[in-house]
Amino acid sequence: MTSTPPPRRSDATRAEILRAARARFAADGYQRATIRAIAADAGIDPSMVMRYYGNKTQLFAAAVDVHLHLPDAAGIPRDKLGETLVAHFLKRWEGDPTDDALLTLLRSAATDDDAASRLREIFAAQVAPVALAVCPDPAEAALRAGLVATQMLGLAFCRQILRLPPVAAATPDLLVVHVGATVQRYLTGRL
Amino acid sequence: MTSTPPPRRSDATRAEILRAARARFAADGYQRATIRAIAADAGIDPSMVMRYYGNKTQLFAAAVDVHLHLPDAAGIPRDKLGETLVAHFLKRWEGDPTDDALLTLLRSAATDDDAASRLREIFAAQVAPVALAVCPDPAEAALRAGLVATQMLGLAFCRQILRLPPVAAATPDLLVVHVGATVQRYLTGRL
DNA sequence: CACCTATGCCAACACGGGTTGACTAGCGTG
DNA sequence: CACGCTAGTCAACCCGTGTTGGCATAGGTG
Repeated sequence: MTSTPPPRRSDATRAEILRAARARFAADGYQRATIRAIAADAGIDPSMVMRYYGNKTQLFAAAVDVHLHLPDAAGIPRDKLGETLVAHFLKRWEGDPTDDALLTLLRSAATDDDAASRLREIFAAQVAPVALAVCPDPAEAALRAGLVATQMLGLAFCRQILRLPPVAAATPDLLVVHVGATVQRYLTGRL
Repeated sequence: MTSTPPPRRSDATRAEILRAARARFAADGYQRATIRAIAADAGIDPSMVMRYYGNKTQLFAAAVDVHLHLPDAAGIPRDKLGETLVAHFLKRWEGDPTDDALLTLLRSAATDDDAASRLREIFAAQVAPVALAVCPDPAEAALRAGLVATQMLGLAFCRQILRLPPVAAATPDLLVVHVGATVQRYLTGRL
C-alpha cells in the first residue's frame, strides 16, 4: 500500500544490521544486546546503526515484528485445535531460534516494560481474536485466551529459554499430545 | 546445625542490604538492579555492599534463596493435588511480590544464565521429588514434573510479570479450578 | 571534469555502573 | 589513656555503552 521508496545503495547494510540485531536481541535480550556488538556482527560501524535506526529502542522495534501466523481456525477440526496450535509453535521453534521474534520478545518482556507491552498487544491482536472465533461463549473468550497464553508461554519459556531438561528433551509428538490436550480444554472445554 | 557465629554490630545493616537487594532484584531483575540503588535504599554506601557480600553476583545469590514450601503430598487427597498446588502459589503471590524469590529468579532467568541455572536446580531439588512421590510410574515422573513446570511458570509469568489482563484480573478461585485441573492431569492423569 | 549526496569510519563525549582503597569516627578492652 | 578492631564514608578508577559530530570516500549526475 505504501508507495515503495526508491531502492538505496545502503539497503544491503540496513538488512544486515537488522539480521544481526535480531540475532543479538534473541540471544541476549534487549538490555544485554549492545549496539556495538550488533554493529560488529554486521561488519560496520556502530554509528551506522544510529544513522539508519535512530536509537536502540527503535532498532529493537524494527527488529522484533511478531507475526504468529496462527493457522486459520476454520480449516481445523474443532477437536484438534489444541494439538494443532501446539504443533504449530513447536515447529516454529525447531529451526533457528534467532528468527522467532516471539522468543526474543518473551525474553525481553521479563525485564523490559516496552517489550512486555508489545507482547500484550500481540496477545490482544493475534490470540484473543482466534479464541473469540472458536469459543462457545464470547463472554468467556478473553479468559480462555489468557489460559492458553499461560500454557503456551510457559512451554516456550521452559523449553526454549530455561531449557528445563525434561521439557527441552521431550519429543515434539509427546508435547503435542499432552500440552495440546490442555490447550484444547482451555479453548473448548467446559469452564 | 552450623554453629552460629557471634552476633556482630553490623547485623542490622547486613539485613537491611539484603532487604533492599531483594526488593530491587524483584522489581528490576538482575541486570537493571544496581548496587548503587540498593545501597541508597538501604541508606548506606555502595562500598558496604561490596564489603559484606563480595560482589553483585554473590549478593544476588544471597538475596535469592528460594524455598517453594510445597505442601506435603502425603497430607493431601490424591485428587486435590492440582488445585492445592495452584492455590498454594496464588496465595504466595498475593502479598508483597518483593519477597517471593521465585518471581525474582523467573524474571532474571530470562536473560541471565546463572539465574536460569539456579531455577533448574530448584526444579530438580524441590519439584521433581514431589512428582516422584506422587506419580504412578517413577519413569514418568520427570516428564510430568516438567509439564507441571510449563503450566506453573507460565501462570507466574502471565499473571505476575507480564500482567496479561485476563490472567492478572482473574480471581484466584477461577484459576485454581482451571489451572488446577491441568496440573492434576499432568501429575496423575493418563500419559 | 566538477559537484553533490549518500555511505561509511574514526574519535570522542557523557554517563552510569561495579569495584577498590584510603581515610575517619565509634567502641570495647588491657 | 592508648590501642586496635569494626562500621562506615568519600573519592576515585576503569570499563562498557549509547550517542554525536566531523571527516574521508565513492557513485552518480550536470
